Amino acid sequence: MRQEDRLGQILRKLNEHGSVGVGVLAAELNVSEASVRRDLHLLEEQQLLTRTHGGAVASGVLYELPMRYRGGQHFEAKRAIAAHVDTLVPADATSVGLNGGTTTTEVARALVRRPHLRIVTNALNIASELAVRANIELVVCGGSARSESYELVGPLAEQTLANINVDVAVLGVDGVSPAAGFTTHHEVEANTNRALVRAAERTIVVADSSKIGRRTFAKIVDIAAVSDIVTDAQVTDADVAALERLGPVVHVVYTSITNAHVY
Amino acid sequence: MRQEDRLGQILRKLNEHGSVGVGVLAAELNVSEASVRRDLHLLEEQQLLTRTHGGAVASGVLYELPMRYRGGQHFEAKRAIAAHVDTLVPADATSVGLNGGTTTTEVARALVRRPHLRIVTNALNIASELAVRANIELVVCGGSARSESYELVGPLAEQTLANINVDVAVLGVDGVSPAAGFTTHHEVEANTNRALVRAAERTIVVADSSKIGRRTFAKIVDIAAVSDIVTDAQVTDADVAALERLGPVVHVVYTSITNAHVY
DNA sequence: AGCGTTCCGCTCATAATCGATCACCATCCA
DNA sequence: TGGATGGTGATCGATTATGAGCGGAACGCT
Repeated sequence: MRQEDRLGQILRKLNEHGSVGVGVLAAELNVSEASVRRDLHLLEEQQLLTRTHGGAVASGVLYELPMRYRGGQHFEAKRAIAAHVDTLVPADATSVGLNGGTTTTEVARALVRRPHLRIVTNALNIASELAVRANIELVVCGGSARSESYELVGPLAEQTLANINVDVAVLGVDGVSPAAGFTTHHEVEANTNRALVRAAERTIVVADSSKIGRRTFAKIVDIAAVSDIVTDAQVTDADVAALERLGPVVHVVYTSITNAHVY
Repeated sequence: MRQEDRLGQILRKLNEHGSVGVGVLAAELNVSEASVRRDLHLLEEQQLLTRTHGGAVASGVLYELPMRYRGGQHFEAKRAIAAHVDTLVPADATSVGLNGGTTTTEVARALVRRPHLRIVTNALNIASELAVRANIELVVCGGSARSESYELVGPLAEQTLANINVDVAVLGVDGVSPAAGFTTHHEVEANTNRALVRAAERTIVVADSSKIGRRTFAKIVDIAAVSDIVTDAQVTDADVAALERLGPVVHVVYTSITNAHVY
């Protein structure tokens, strides 16, 4: 096991149990106690934990570890959804807005292949990935960063978005329900996402099938406010019908496992 | 298998697992480890991943990796400067502003050790590193991203900064000249940096000695506009005297090479 | 407080990995 | 055909990570 994996494992364990022991870690990670101590020292220097005799305890509130650790779920579906969104965005679109999330990150990766595009986003991870692309004109919202979602939210973000217009917004959400509309886990995030929808002429929602029918805490907009919903084939026909009655076109994407070779 | 395909495979694997190992990749792709390293190097240059000893992790990592991977010129000096800036920022400061640059990135890494702090920045790389810290309240400017410096600049950034006040701004610059003031290579960047200085009650400029006496394209502010300049010991006494005559205190930091072993 | 045990930090030797360089081979184009 | 170009694998000195050993500090028990 390599060092960076160990650091992740230690943090994860700390997150679950609140404390860890040097001996236990050494056994679980198959390394010497000396190495465990080195790792703990490394993490302590960054305030990610507090050393104790014989181990370490979590320092402060350690939130759910972001993106990097939950990339795997529904991966193929998200990628297929992203590829389809790429076809929905007109070739002559000049600006696209993206909020945060693993699916929208995949959309960003798909859009990057276009010869030229202006991308507006409030997601830090997307911004970092796109910043080096010469063919992408990247605009980032201001705002406060949420460590859970890597999104920039709050009044500053909304103020930025109020001065911007995009051709298409691609919106990742946590829940899609005919009755409750599009929802997310966090209220401030919902506000910012709503600002993004307002800035867009047309909105495409991306949501893998696990989100369909679910309602989470904060409402972003009604189902009728968007033009398209893209999801994967695990969705039920009844859900599709219920959503389409409210206005948007629902695109169901079939995952073709074989078709790899997409960066 | 062609190189293009390998790059795709590596990125794909990185997305799913968060990290990859050189040996594993070499075996899976049926190429030598030398080629894998070349591929990883290629991808690292595009900021698509971060190299580690024995492999690579997805970029935008959660925590600071062992220091060898943060090479670059004058690295020791930058690190020493950052440590000194940490002592200059009062312990009870509630908010610190940072612009982009390698030195300010080091400052951010030093400040992260404080129990609680609000950090305002227009640098994407700094934002990515700080986003997960529970003890840091991170505020990011809006704006257009410059791929060269990873900074968010332009009217949107300035508008954001106009609504913000910070106790201390730590400003990285490209040139420090008694006659020309603090300068940077890019005009729009200079404007945004000026906005950051305006938002701050007090400004500390960080500049390793290679920048002292140099003047680059666009002026940010006069020497007199800042309270402190932190640089390393390669600076000449004459330069220090000339700068101090204009107002700011010049702190000369001595790099203690021996004092290595900082994890 | 005294004492034994455990744990820590430090140093050193070893093993693994890295970056640079070189020769080799396939492909492309004149 | 023949040179140029670019990718590949191997080699070598240098760097980094690891595990073990040792003196000293912290902890728990009496």
